[in-house]
Formats: sequence, C-alpha cells, structure tokens
Amino acid sequence: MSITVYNSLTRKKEEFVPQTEGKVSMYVCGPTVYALSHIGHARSAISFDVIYRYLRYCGYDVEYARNYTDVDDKIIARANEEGVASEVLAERNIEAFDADMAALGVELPTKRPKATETIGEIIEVISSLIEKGFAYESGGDVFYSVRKFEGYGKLSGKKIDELESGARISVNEQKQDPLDFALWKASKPGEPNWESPWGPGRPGWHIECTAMNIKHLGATIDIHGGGKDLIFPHHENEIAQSEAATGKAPFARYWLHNGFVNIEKEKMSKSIGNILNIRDALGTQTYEAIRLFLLSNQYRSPIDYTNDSLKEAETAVERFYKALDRIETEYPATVESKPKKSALGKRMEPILKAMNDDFNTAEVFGNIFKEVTRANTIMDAATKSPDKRAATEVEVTVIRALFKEAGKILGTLDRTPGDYFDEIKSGSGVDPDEIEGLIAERAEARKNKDFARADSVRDSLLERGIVLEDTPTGTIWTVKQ
RNA sequence: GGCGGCGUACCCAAGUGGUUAAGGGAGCAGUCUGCAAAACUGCCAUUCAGCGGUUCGAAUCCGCUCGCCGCCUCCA
Repeated sequence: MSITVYNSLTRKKEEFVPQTEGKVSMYVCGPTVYALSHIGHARSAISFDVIYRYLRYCGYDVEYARNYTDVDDKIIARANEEGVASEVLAERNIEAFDADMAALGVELPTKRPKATETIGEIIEVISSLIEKGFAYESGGDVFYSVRKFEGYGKLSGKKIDELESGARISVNEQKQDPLDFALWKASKPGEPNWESPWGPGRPGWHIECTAMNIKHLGATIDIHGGGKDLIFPHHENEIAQSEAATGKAPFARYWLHNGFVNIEKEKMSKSIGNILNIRDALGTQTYEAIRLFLLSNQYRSPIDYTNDSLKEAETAVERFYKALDRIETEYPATVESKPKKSALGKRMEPILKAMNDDFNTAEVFGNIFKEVTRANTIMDAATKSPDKRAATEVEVTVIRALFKEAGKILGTLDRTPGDYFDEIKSGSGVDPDEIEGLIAERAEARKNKDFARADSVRDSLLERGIVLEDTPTGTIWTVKQ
C-alpha cells in the first residue's frame, strides 16, 4: 500500500515516493516568534505532526526540520513596543511555543533550527545568488530579481505581469522592479545586525528558510509544508531562491498546505481581536479534544472553531475513554496480553487505507468510533451471556490494541483513561474526597431504600456539574463541562 | 479583475463512478435501572445547492446558474 498526497505544486493527488527509499526529508515553516502562538499555529503543527508520526509508523526514517524565524520586522517592532531586546522577546516566545507544542502532544521535530543560527549560510546563499545574476546589491540591501527566475509563479499559479499590474505592491526606489523582494536588509540603528559583504544588516523574510533547508536537509527535499497563506509569496520565493542558488529543481518534491482556522465563522485577526492563543484553548479543553476536533476535518479544508464544536469533541473523547476504561476494567487481561498480529492487522486495514489517502484522519475517527460501539455491544452481550466472555476477551484485546495503534498515529486518545479523567476532575476544581464522601452517604441511603435522600444528593451534585453513574462495580463520577 | 477552493441530515463531517451515503454531537422511542446516568437497539439524507449533459450507472465526471470562502499585502 502506498501513500497518496495532494501536491499543491501539481494541484493533484500523487503517489508519495521519497527520493531515497526508506528515507523522508521534510521541512515545515515554523512560527515567526513575535507573540504567543494561536490555534492556527496549532493546526499547522498538529497536521504535520500526524504526517510525521504516520511516515515513521510506515517505517520511514524521517528527517524533519521545523524552524523558528527569530529575526524579522515584526519581532523588532514588538520588542521596541515592549522595550526589550528583540533577542529576548524571540527567546521568550520560542520557549512559550515549545511549551504549547508539548502541551498539545506535538512531537519534537528532529531538527529545530533558528534563523539567527544560520546567518553564515544565509550570507553564502545570497552571495551565490548575486554571483549567478539572480540578485543585486543596492545601497546595503540585496534584492532578488524575480524576472530572472524562469519558473516564478509555478507554485501559486501567478503570472509576473499580472502581479505587476496589481497596484498594491509598494514602490521602493532601491528596487529595480517593484516585484523584487529583499534577501538582505541594511540595518537601521538599534536593530539586530550581522556583518556581511554588503555592510551590517539582517536577512529578509524568505531567505532563512532556503538556507536552513539546504543546510539541514539538502538541495532537494521530499516534503515542504506550511499554512496555505504561505504559498504566496513565501513559498514561491523560497523556490526561486533555492532552485536558483543550488541549480537543482525541484527544491521540494511535494508541497503540502494546511487550511485556516476560523473563529466563530470569522478569520482570526488582530483587528477583530479574536485571536485564540493555544494556552487559552488548553485552559477550557483537553489536548485530546483539540486534536480530535482539528483532525476531524481534512487538513487542507478551512475549519470553524466554535465553543460548541469543541464541547462536542470533548464529549466524543469522553465516550472513547469510557469504552477503553470499561474494556480494561471488565477484561483486565487485555492490558497485558497481545492480540494475534493477523487479527490486529485486519482491523487496522481501514485505518491505514484512510491515512494513505492524503492523511484522511476524519475517516480514521469514523473507524475508531465504530470499534467503540462494537466493543460496548459485545461486552453488553457477554454480560448477559457469560459463555461469550472468552470470545469477547479475544475481541476486545484486538480493539484495545487498535486504539493504542491509532493513538500513536493521531497523538490523541493516547493516554490511559485514568490520566484523562484525572485531568478533567482536577481541572474542575472540585474536591474528590468530598465527592467520595457524598457518594458513600448516598450509597448508605440507597441501601436503606431512602431514595428521596439518595436522589437529593445526586441532584445537588448534578447542579455542580458532577454526574453519577451506578455501575455493577460501584458508583463512579464524572465532571460535565 | 487573476488564481484556488467549498456547498452532503437539525449542527459538525467522511465519502469524489457501481452493494443499504461513514463517524461525532443534538433529538425522539425502547432495553437496562428503585429512578437516573452510562451503554445498547431502533428512528432521524430514496438523497448529496439548483438546472442541464456524459454514462448501462454520478453526491462523485463535464457545462451553466446561485450562494459562500481563501490568496493576490504581513499572516499558520
């Protein structure tokens, strides 16, 4: 079975064949660290995290680089507003980003280069572009001459002449052509700067990705990812820089782009003031629910983040963990025993088939929840007819193993039920001892057939969002969000 | 204006040429329960924005119409 991916460059699904058998090189544009990361960064990171996880699951040796752009106009502007050095601001936001990613269950890429650690390579690439006639120096700045690169526009489908007629490009006297973009910017007083053949300055926006790609992954990489908005101009310019500098095409063999996250049907933007930071989102729901929600949509489609849809996702996560908890409680042997490989393989087939089709995680969840229903159904049947217990144990062993496999791929539904429910309970701020005490009181009342008293305990707990469930093995409680 | 995309049930959403159109949430009814909750069962799109066309056969391909969105400027 092979993986099929939608390639933005060709605008169609293609079979994924890495340039070196068994190995994959992948680069994803990371954040420009001028502020806290928002839910859109989370979507990009999680989408490519799942791709990274799945490629390794399929046995590939994956070199995965995700950069930090830590020198940039916005960082400088923000640092000036706050009255701190731009290095300090950048470092602080890198730490925050790393913490957010960890909280979302995003695995660490194999490489996490910073632009400021790549200045030497950036200068080399720019020098080579000047030598080859693709770039020119002008008053301490260096610009890329867009018209010199024949394939300009091939990723975004734009034509240079049409871009030219668009009046929105600012005119800069230093440029030979308004479409040319900066590779190197001469520094103004007080700005971070590095020595270069063109005087002190700093890199332009697109060149750092080219340099980091070449340095860490080589002239031609397998997968290049990022948000859809980066297609133009960022990725278009990366192609122009990289292919011109190395003389090798394609720069990236497969271009993958994730869709945007809207908030309550509106685009996130500073002017609307509806930017949802990752840490705020994590304050109201678990990482499992956030990931399940984001991965319930095809990664290329836009997605609408609403309070209701996140609540629904959390309910679905709860349903999953309840079933897993029931399997492990009623069939404790499943925790230790392993299913037959062939049986698990057969059950995994639809999930792998979905993943192989451009990482269709939504369909994977469909399969997981089908298995949830099936597990509950056969366990119900075995409770009624104990002679079915042995066969049921074999089946739920397979299902539990399937859940674990899927959890590894998706990075959600991958904890123990205990850990999940503990987080929900501790996040609610209620005192477990108090609840347990009330449950004991209610149990006593029920034993004495004092149902009025038992129900009043239950009702008062329900008002606080605590739901009691009487099971054969005792009363359990959960917190409703 | 140029380029790209979307429109599937009450809501979210998968399915992109061929058995009964996944799954989640909500709702209704039943089983279970002291009553609940949870779980299970059944019901909930003869139909996929509309209209034409191609085909033995289309939600899936083509054309047109309507509606919505993104990019073209910093942006994940």
